[in-house]
Amino acid sequence: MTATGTPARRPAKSEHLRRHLLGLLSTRLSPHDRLPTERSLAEEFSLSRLTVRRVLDQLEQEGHVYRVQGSGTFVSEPRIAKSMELTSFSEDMRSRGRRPGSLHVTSERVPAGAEIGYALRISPSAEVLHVRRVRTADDEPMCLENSYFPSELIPGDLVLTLHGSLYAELATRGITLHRAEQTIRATVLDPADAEALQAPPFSPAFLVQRTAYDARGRAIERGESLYRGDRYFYQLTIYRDSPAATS
Amino acid sequence: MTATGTPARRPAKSEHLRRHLLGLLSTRLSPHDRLPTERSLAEEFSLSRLTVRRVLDQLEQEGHVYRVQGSGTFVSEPRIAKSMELTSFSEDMRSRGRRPGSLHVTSERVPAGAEIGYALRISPSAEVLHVRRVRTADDEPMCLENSYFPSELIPGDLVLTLHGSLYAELATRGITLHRAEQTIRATVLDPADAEALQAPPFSPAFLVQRTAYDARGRAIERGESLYRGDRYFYQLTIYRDSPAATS
DNA sequence: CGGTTGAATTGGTATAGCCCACCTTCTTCA
DNA sequence: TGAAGAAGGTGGGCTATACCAATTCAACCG
Repeated sequence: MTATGTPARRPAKSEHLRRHLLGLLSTRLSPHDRLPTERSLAEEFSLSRLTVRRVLDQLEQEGHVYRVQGSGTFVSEPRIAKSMELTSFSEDMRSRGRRPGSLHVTSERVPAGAEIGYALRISPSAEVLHVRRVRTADDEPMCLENSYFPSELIPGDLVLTLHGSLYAELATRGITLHRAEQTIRATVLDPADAEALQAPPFSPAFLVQRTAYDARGRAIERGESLYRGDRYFYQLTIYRDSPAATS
Repeated sequence: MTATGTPARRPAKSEHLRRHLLGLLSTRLSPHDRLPTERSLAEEFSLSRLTVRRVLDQLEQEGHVYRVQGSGTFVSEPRIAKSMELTSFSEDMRSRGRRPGSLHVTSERVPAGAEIGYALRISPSAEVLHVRRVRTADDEPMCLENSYFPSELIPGDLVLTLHGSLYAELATRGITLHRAEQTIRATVLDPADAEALQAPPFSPAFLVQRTAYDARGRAIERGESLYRGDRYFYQLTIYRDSPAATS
């Protein structure tokens, strides 16, 4: 369901039902309220029950509803803290009510080298675009970021727009990130990084190493971000694997 | 699909196909290999195409395969680092090849108080089970953990087994965790905590605050863990929300 | 009044078949 | 030789029907 690849899609009759239910969920219904039965929804919307079930399958997978056999379909408790998911720094900050920005932006095209090449699964001699930025929230330095992209993904004339979201730039080129692997370490700032972040030396910090992939598993970005521990904290929501997935 | 609530389930004819495909994925097939078409699988396994599609839907959702309309179904690139998902400390350590354990276990039943009561959505005067442990990996102190559970979830005669996994204990009572919200902060160890962890004072550390919920959204656990930053790092895989989920 | 039974209701699995949108490949024609 | 077009195969969406399994609840009986 809900293929993640192609951008534009079919009209899909079931979309009416989906929007109707999402409307109910956000306004009229409360957690643990019972939704109409599958059979009644099918009749009301002139759909087959199987189509109704596909819509409910997706809502269940997204965590909006849960189902109890023999009893009914119910509204889930809302997710309280939004997972940071694959949000970029920009989206992350905006969702916290802060204004994202960048300082000291530099970008250059360099050979990948061993580590970056390995992470991006390209030759160490292949060219990558290296972007270095100090990310700010409400003009306060928050994070020191080094990102590497396979060079051909980003044409050369666009490296000047890097004060905004690189992920948004990628999205306009049809590149959608699907998955990211992150390693997060607790550390303290060495004097050089402390100065770049205008923070006290040896104060707490996060070191986040990330590799991001598209839906086909191609590595798109390798990056390293150093966050000020006194200003930033990580918030995330973790979901269990579906039980069958372990077999 | 694949409801996450109940433990035992139906025999399900489609399970044969699922196991067959998972077998192919783990042995004979490589990333980006093409799977048999839906129609041929339906014939081979004497299933309807819709049933085949349900199985493939799930495999796609789990990230094992991806589909291209008009072309076929293909094997995804493998997930390299396993997300730590909802694994407990014990599972987390074992997956890293280390032997989990506990030191200085204490447990007592106390009133929840304002903060814990709020997090667990129960009355501040309701009784909770407070478990305090120093978690170890290969007998080295790794993490200082304080967990709180609604008292009625864990009968009194079992608090002595707390050297192992509390989540495993909960699972035997039919309580399955479905979702956890975590806040991770970078900090340094104060002298008292440093001594409990046998670590140098003011060395880097993670402070992880967690609330865990079951499939119905009931709060099951509130906990606070202080990890040694010199020995522990966070590894996680993040997946994008399905595109439709944002509407 | 309390426990048991059983029918009605609800979600879970499955079948067979239809048309559409998209991709690939082969054929045809300039 | 190369480009345009046609044909066939693939996944995507939908219908109509049937039976299974778990839950619920009212009727019944002790």
